[in-house]
Amino acid sequence: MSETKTAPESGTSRHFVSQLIADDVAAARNGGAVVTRFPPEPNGYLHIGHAKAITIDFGMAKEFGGRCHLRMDDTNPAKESDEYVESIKTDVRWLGYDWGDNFYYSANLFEQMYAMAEELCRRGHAYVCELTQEQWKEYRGIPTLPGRASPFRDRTPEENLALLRRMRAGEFADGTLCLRAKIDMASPNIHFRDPVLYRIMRVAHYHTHDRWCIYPMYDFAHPIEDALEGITHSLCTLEFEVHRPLYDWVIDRMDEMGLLVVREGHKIRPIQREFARLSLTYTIMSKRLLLQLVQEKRVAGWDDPRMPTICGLRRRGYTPEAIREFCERIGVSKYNSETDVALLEYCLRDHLNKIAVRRMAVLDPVKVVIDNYPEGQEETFEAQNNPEDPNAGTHPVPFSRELYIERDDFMEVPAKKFFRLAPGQEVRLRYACLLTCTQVEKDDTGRITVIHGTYDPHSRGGHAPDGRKVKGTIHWVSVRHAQPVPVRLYDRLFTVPAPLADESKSFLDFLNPNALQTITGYVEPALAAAAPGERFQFERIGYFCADTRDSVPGAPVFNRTVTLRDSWSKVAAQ
RNA sequence: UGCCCGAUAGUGUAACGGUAGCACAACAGACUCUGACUCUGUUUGUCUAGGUUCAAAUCCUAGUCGGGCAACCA
Repeated sequence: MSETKTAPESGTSRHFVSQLIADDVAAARNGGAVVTRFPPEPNGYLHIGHAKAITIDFGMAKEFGGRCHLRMDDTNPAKESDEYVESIKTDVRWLGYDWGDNFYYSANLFEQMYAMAEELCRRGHAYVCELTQEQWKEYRGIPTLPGRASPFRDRTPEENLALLRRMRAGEFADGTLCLRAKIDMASPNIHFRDPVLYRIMRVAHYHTHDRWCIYPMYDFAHPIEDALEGITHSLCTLEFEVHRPLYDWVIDRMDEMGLLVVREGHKIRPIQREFARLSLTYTIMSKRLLLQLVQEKRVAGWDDPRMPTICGLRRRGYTPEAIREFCERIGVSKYNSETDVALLEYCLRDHLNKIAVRRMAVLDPVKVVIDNYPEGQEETFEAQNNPEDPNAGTHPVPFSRELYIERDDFMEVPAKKFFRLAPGQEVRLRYACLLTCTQVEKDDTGRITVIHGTYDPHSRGGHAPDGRKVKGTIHWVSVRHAQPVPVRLYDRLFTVPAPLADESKSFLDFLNPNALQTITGYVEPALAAAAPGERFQFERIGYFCADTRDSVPGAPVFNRTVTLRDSWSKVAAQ
């Protein structure tokens, strides 16, 4: 059947999930339909790892002309809430994916799941067990040793049915009884040793409220949800691989009961396939640990710009395009990989470079006085909004005798290959003019307080009148026109590439104390009107966005999204 | 000790029995009114051992290393 193998198209290649689906489509399995789903449990905020799954789930549907459902996998009311449901919808939409009318709650299927549980009892595939959890732990055995049968394993279907109904009716205390599948206590796969299907749990569900006191377990619920929604490919992460036989077992039982949906004459039988979850350097991806950071107030909340959550990245200034591009580039495989966060940052810079409007801001100012520029005079220069985009236009920047420049852009004793300002050295003030340093003033501690210089009146706009080469160009802001604004300099949340690698230490030990530094920056007037969420490149520094939470009209607060690449710092470091 | 899965440059990923590519990173250079962007070049790789084959990253066997599985979590 070599003709069913689709050759990679024009240099592009498919990852193994895509190949698998392509084979299914070619073989007209399920009538050639492709329906996927993204099924988060609403018990936390989505993070960059979910973005990978979302990209795969929605991406496969799009690639094969199918659809992707968004489903709240909410079978454990103890941890779930509407707050999370709303955040998930917002984040998936923001990432650019559309589930159309296909939004589901697992909880809406509780009645069907229960009906199937009863049918399992009738058919002798399930029984009500009274073993305590401690007893069961012993009965189940360990991976290397087979388990042994529960004394309740051979109840009659009638007994089981009656007990199950009483469980539902609330006649038993939480945790006293449970419904188990009757499969194989000797299976080398633990998940086949009569797994629990239903537990008693008197917890109000955020969606079904107090209608139920018994709730289905993931292994039972998930295949039912998939089958009833007509999912063809149930894609999930590697840790579910050993659950697959159980997934198939449930699907088989549904098939026997005639519960599989039929679409256009084809019985839809979902299959589960697994891929490696995303792991990123300098980042943790565990929902539990992220929750801990929030609860212990190590960060300001789920949307703290230091967090790898989608809302955190959004607030930091990431674009959905950059995140999607990243997810495309990392590929899909079954290898437990650790992706370098540098790739994410590359995708970010690459997109921001194309769309971010350029502005000048000085974050660590030192004053420059241009002694031959008339006191009281000012003028305006035109600065490009985005050299990468010819249609972006220009904007005016006011200039005067006193300016702020970056302290880093001056060296009293210049290092070799230092092209910026130094005594007797000429530099270009971006878009303005050429400036030569003449002398410096210092305070008692030797710290430079004012730099004096003279400008070339013929270099208007920054062009050398005689065509002489001026190697260095630096940014500046007119002191008189500068707007002081709060600027938050964000950096990696952790100081080491793998904060969880050392099991003898807590990941908290590796929190980066400098992951957030708040300073006052001096920005050009045009920046005062920045709208919340608006993204900029502060020339020669990095990409910033106006914070969506703390900015007020006329008084923006800026978050550093990511720095520009900086090859000088490497040279300077030696 | 049982079962399942995996292993290709520093990182991630392609090659589907027929010349080991690509991207990120690193390094060197060119260009530059952003030491950015862009461009050019360089370094570095098939876990090991057998076997099948004219030919193996690819198929088989064994081993090594890594990950997962013993919640009434998902």
